[in-house]
Amino acid sequence: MSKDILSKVKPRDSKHNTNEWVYNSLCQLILTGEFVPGISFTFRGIANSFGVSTMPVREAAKRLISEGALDMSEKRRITVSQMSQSKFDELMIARLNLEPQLSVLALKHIDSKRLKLLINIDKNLDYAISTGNIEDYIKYNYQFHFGIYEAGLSPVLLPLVRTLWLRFSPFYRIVAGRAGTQTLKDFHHSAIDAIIAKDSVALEVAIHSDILEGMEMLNESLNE
Amino acid sequence: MSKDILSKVKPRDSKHNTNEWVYNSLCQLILTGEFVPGISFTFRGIANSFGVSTMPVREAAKRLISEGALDMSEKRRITVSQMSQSKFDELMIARLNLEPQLSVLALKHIDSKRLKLLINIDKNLDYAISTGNIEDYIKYNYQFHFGIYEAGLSPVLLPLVRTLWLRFSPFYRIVAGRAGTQTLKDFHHSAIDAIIAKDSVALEVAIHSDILEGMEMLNESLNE
DNA sequence: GTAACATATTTGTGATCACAAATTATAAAT
DNA sequence: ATTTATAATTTGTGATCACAAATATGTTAC
Repeated sequence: MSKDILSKVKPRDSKHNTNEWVYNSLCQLILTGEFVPGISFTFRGIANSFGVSTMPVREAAKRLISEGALDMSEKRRITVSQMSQSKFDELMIARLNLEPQLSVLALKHIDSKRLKLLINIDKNLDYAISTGNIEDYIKYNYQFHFGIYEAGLSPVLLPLVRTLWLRFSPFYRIVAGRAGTQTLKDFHHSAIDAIIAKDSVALEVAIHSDILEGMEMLNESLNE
Repeated sequence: MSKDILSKVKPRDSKHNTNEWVYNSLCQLILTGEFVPGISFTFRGIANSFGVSTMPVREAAKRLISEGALDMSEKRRITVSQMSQSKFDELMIARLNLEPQLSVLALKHIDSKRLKLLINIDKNLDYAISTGNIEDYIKYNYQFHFGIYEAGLSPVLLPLVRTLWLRFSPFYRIVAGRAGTQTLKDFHHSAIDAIIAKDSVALEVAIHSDILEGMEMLNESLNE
């Protein structure tokens, strides 16, 4: 792992201790597709990149391993977990069953300020889609979904759903070469409409459809 | 934490390294209700009880903290996470949406040997219910559900559901003083019938009903 | 050139250490 | 007896060390 990882990561915050900083940084790198499946790391290598000892890296990486985002199966090497069809199918099941419910729980906590934020994110998302910028698409898609989900501060479902995203996000990179992102925006718009109307059923449907579409796109790319 | 924890835990296996042994042991203690909400530990205390250094305890406990089973909120003390109504409601949502699906995925992998095992577990469960033995009820109820779930080796849903059980299991102890366990056995029987008939819809309904009933019992106890 | 063997390096694991921050125990004062 | 100030202890965190196992590197033999 190269030294310039630090430039792709939020600077160290005094609010978080070292292992939290490393954990959040690794999450960010995974969620933005910076960690491509296949490349492998070592504790010492990551530690050198962050300029810390192996100790906080061990805690952060071990946590991500237990969350299924990283793997240490291959002897003494840490890698982004490989995807399989059964993993993918189960991720789909979990997302379809949890995220619509989570968005309904969050709906009542979405105030006008957050709504404005979501509309703005969606605008950026539309632009990323129209220009085919997959990196921005990944980033704003994440921000849009969790902009909704985080409104409710759900103590159980929110962390659960976060681990699901850690598992499939690295594979968005595979979609980069394809031009199938044009049809995705409708569901975000109908989600916003549902939030404005405070219509929980419509929001549930919109999130459900969005997941279905996005995951189907991923599935096609995985099987090519 | 007292030294006699070792007697309540599986002896160390050469297949697992130290931190896995500690993690599995802590899981067992949590799932069997040995760790009651409220009591608090320290890394060094647990390490002394297990006769190991703080290192593997840190890894095991930190993992359980990230899984929501343990808490370190109160300054420098590790405790079994407190339950709240919103946590409970979300656990219910997650269980009802994941476990029936997980059992359907597992159904096709349940062979006659496993079916016999489930029937035997259910017999022990019936006896525990009739004698009001809450400890055995907790143990065999876990074995019954995961006896089904584990058949499919689901790489995503199974670990996810395990973390849900880690979160609510400690609170079964609160039910100990009540006599409301008599009505639970029917759903296990209908689950077994569904497995024999290879009827996935019936299995889904049985698991759903069982969760609903068990969690409702827990919810009443939490609110008394 | 290639396979077989020996050597050197790197790896994760578990233990230990240093240390600041927090907790608890002790003593003093009213 | 209760509060307040001070000292002693304990805590999690991050760094470092020892070590066996695994990997990589070099060397020899055919």
